[in-house]
Amino acid sequence: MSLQHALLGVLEARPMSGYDLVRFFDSSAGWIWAAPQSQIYPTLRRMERAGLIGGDDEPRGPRLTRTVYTVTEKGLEELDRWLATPHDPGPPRDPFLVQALNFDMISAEQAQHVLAQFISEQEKAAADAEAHRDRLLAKDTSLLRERLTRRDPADHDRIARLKAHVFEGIARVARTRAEWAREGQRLLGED
Amino acid sequence: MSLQHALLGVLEARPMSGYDLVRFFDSSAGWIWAAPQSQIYPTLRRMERAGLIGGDDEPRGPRLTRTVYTVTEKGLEELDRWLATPHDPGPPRDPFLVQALNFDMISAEQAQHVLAQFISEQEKAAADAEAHRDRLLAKDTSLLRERLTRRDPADHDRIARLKAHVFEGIARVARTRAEWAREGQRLLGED
DNA sequence: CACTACATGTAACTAGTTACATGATTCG
DNA sequence: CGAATCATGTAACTAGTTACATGTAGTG
Repeated sequence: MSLQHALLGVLEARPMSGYDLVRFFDSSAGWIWAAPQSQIYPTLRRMERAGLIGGDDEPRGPRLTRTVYTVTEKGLEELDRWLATPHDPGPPRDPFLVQALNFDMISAEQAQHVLAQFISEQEKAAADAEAHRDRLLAKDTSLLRERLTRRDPADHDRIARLKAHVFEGIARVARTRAEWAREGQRLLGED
Repeated sequence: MSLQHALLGVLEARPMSGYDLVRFFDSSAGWIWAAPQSQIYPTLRRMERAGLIGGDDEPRGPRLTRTVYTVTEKGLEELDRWLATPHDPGPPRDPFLVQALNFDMISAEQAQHVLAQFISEQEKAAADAEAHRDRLLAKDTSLLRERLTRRDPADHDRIARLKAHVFEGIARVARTRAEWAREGQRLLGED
């Protein structure tokens, strides 16, 4: 149930409506945790029932309202508890590895093609992560700026560096994978 | 539905019973794709209904039988088709990254501890993958040996190297992640 | 007035998890 | 004869996917 904790982490920076969160998880947060609209709305209501967040109905025009959710005391405690606990890594389940393990069953050309796709995906992911890392380092994302308004200014640089480091890690892993795949292409080309 | 393709890939090397597959996916194959017993049995029956595999009942004692599944012609075609197609990467969903992104919300000591756990997990995963890589290079796993009996001996080295390379990649990614986490520990320790 | 963005939902489905259930065979 | 291993299942659940559904408000 990490979606709940991802939502808590975002809402801690800035109270948001379901709609805001949907957009956020379709863009920036989507690099880390993907969640479709149909999952976010019910989850928010479950979290409200559980007392982790509180919904506040704001009028938007005469007939339309948006419900803005804020993390409650209980939600903060839960988030804190979860963040401070080491969790078991999920079971491995990467379809690409299943594919790669069976490259000997298809032609070298076909395998090269699959690897080529993989490489461009990974390079793209790395570039995106690096761009986001730089934006964070420059404190140039709206969520980070809002988050920092409630933090001691002396900590701002440190917080930005910590967040940026996460995307640095994502980028490095993607580059490592791309480099590995290029070696795989060379292996396939041999003899 | 990659479980189906993972099962096809294993059964192509050697026909097996559900029980054999359960044990296999609890050990070696578990590094790549995890699947519990309660998922494997129903999946096998669905695959049989779909004509991808064929079940053969072998007597084991007077009252007990085991059903040994073999990949059918149709199953081979499906596997071949799937292996030769580049697939979109699944949506990112790593709870650890959610945790790391919010390290600024817990104390440096707590974050250090979570990272320390992460590092030893990754080092262990890397060591396991490297060990398996070496076993494959030495053609020292029973499944690989069985698989090779149906391949041209001239290709044996190449096939072993290809499979080993997958585990080399897993190991490198794990080492990259561990190295990244150590940098994170240094970042947390600053100022 | 049409189009886009805002805002919130539901229904039906697949995949995966946790736990329970049952009996046969082999080995020490 | 008791324990481990062989062998196969089911039930109830959570998480996530895909598709559909509905109406409001702002902008050109």
